[in-house]
Amino acid sequence: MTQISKVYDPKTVESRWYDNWLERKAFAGRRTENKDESYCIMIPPPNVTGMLHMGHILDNTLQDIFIRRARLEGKGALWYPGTDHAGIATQTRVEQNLRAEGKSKYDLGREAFVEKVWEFRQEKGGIILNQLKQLGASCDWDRTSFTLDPEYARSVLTAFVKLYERGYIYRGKRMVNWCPASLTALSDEEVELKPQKGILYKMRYEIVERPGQYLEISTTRPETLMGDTGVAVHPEDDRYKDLVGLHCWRPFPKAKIPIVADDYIDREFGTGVLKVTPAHDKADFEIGQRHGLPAIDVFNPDGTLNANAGEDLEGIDRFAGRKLTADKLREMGLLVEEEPYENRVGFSQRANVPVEPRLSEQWFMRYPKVEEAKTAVLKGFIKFHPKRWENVYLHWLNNITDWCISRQLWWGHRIPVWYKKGANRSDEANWHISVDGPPDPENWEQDEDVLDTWASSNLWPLANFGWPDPDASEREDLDYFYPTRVLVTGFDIIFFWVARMIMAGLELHGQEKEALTDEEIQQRIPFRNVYIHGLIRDHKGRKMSKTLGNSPDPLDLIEKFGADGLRFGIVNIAPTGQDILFGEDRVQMGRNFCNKLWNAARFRQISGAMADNSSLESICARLDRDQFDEYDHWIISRLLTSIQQVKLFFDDYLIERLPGVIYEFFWGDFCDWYVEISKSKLQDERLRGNCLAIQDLVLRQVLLLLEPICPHISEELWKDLGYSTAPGALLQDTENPGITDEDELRKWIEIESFKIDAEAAARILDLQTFVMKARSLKAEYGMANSKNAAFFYTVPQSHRRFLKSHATIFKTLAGAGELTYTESRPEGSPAAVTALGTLYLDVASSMDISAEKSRLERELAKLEKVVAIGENKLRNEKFLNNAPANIVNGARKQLEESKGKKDELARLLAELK
RNA sequence: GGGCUUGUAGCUCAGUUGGUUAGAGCGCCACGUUUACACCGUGGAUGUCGGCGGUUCGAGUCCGUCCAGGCCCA
Repeated sequence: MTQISKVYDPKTVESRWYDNWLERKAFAGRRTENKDESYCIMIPPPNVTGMLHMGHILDNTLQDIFIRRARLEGKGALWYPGTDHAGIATQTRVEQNLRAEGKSKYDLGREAFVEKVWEFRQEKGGIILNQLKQLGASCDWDRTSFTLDPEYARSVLTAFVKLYERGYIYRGKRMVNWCPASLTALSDEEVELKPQKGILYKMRYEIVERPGQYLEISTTRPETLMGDTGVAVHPEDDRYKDLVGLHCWRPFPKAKIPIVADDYIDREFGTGVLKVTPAHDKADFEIGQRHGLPAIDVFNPDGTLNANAGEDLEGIDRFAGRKLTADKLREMGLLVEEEPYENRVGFSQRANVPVEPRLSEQWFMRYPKVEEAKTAVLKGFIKFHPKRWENVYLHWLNNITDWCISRQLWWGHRIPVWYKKGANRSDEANWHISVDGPPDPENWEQDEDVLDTWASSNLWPLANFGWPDPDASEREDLDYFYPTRVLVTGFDIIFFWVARMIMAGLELHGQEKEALTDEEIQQRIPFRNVYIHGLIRDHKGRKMSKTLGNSPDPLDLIEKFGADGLRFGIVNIAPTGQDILFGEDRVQMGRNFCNKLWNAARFRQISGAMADNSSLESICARLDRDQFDEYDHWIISRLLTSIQQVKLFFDDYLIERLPGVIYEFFWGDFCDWYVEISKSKLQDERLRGNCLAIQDLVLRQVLLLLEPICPHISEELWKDLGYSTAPGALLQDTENPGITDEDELRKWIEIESFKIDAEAAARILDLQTFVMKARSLKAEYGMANSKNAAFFYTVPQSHRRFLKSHATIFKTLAGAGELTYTESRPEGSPAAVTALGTLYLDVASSMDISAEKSRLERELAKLEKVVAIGENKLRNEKFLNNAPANIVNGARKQLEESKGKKDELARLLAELK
């Protein structure tokens, strides 16, 4: 046991304990006998080259809270860490570095470039995991995994092959979202629609068969007109009915294109005529398919116009091309009108440039087990917290479209498909698809593309446990820990990851099966709970971003306030699934709380010799139940309530409520009242032992409740106050924590006929009010800090003994020298009316009568209102007949009390007149 | 357009199934170094609970509607 220092210094405490935990492998996943006790969390793998930001702090603090609580509860806890290779993000960063050297990836070639990325990963990879250690994250680091580890990669390729063989993966020429900056296809989920201000151009195309007659067409994208292969109108549009089947002239490159009729056309939009550019718009592509219109691609992959656009436009960027084509139309007299127009344009989420719909041959996945994925949530096998996110999940599944899984990148899992050299790649007959490749590789060439990152991270819970062929020890872990208990993540990746993991688990865990029973669904799902938290914004509600510079570096915050303070602060403001407005004052509050805890522990040490604290049993054995007074009953009763509240909040996944409960109990009840009361109790040899035992008990339980949130300081004080069960044992080794249920603790306290008196709380509240009124009187009369103010009281016989027996404590709490019973008001004394009776302050005849009058009048006015409300209520027969008895009785009691106080105030006022 | 969500003190937010005089932290004002803690203590001020209507004996809480924000999906 060491002396607790005067100042709480998070830095030394935190670094010391983290190393200690690591040395003892305190975070190693462990299995218990009973699978029901398994509690596994898979970390949402951060980008391998990423840096810790506030979002990670929140996400990982929450996970750490769950897993540490599970450890304390004796569950089979495992928090599985790792990182994601993050295809586009990582590759882009390395390309940027190369560009700084004046090189491109093509200069290096694929192999050398990938080598370079690995080097980069070697250098930067894992920084983020080390940063998590500073937060105190209790991951089982020995298991740290990476999505491009050879074994993991094998799982990914195996999944591809299996899904292909089962008919879920196919190759097709389709419209995809093309990112001209990253030069790759994207999935629909990676495209973000943003409102954009642009121009709606109205132009006219001459009708071939009717020279001099024109069709007016509205478009926001004139730069694609060179790829127009038709013009479409609604079949029932009387304006154009007679034109269907004719042709019009595409202005340049000049060509005859047919006028077709299609239901898709919106007659109300613009002129009701659509130029059809099958190569550059999803809807146009479908119209083109229906009418046999060719697709002419006028763009290069990087978004510049190509030769199909015509010599004068070739090589020009698409946005410059827009202006130039409009100019050309204007010169030709074909541009009718330009008006400002706002529409929604798809942007590449990663590169933040408008995506280009583009026809290309890609690998797609038809999602497996969609129905089962819905069932899993609808039947409650997987629960979202808060529940409302289930709607978002289900809505997405109900509108699901096939997933483009190939990416034109080099960094990632290369698609395990080989094509016969020189043969037609679109013909399945020329494919070889396997994990290990063809036996005669010289005759084949492998697909150049890699898989979408999410098509590998969706296997995270499976691949990390060795799927599809776990070795013996992995097998045991898979059997025990899968399905994992809870997934903690932000709502922004419900589609990207959560839903896809669920479907992957349902399809791939276990034998291939067409439809699944409920029981099979429950075995195959990757997790049973999804805890969704909000995104962190700055105090003005703006997204945190590098450009705004409003994103604090979490490591600076840890440096300044300590990891525990940061954790406490951030959890405290993490309302369920709402956005979180972050300000530094939140962290300050957490730090302050830690300091308060530190000093309360220090006070305990100073107050008296430490006795045997090594178990709940030994502390409770020191309770002197005969000496229990109201305060003791009250504080233990409050402790039991708080333990129960914490338990319920864990059960309901209301993690953000935990700091509040602990704060309120520990600071508001224990420090502000019980510790203050102790100051007088400790003087009394008879009460001293019991009082210290109660302090020891409360501190112990508070440390246990708090440890998941603030592990470092809890561990430190646990040791300093001697709670370790054996020399050097950690807090988490406690065999009898007494926090999982109030009864678990109660049974150690309530022995034989002794019971904790919950009613004591009400009497303590009255006494607290009495004390506060006394302090208030002192403050009003400028005696706030006098330690020996003299008080008199007039109370009914029924309360006289109660007050008398608490006089000593009253003096301590209120800073009073005397508390004397009196039959009538001492001359010139200001008064306060309480539920227990009337209190007078002796101000040595210096009472300011008019101030006193107005003070009492204010009080009186308040009470008159209360009394009026109460009287009306109790006069109302409907209330008396309909309201439950306890409410009616409560109202009666309150009215009686208020009336008494009111009368007393009136009397006091009359005396002043 | 569909869906979700928010509106309570200057700020950020609690407020359980409707039931005593609506709370906390921060900030503000006053006082203060007393057996831990100034990262502290004591006291104080501040609210048409977004508006309107309804249900009810009773509404911050339930319902309708309107206003103002935010998010997701078309």
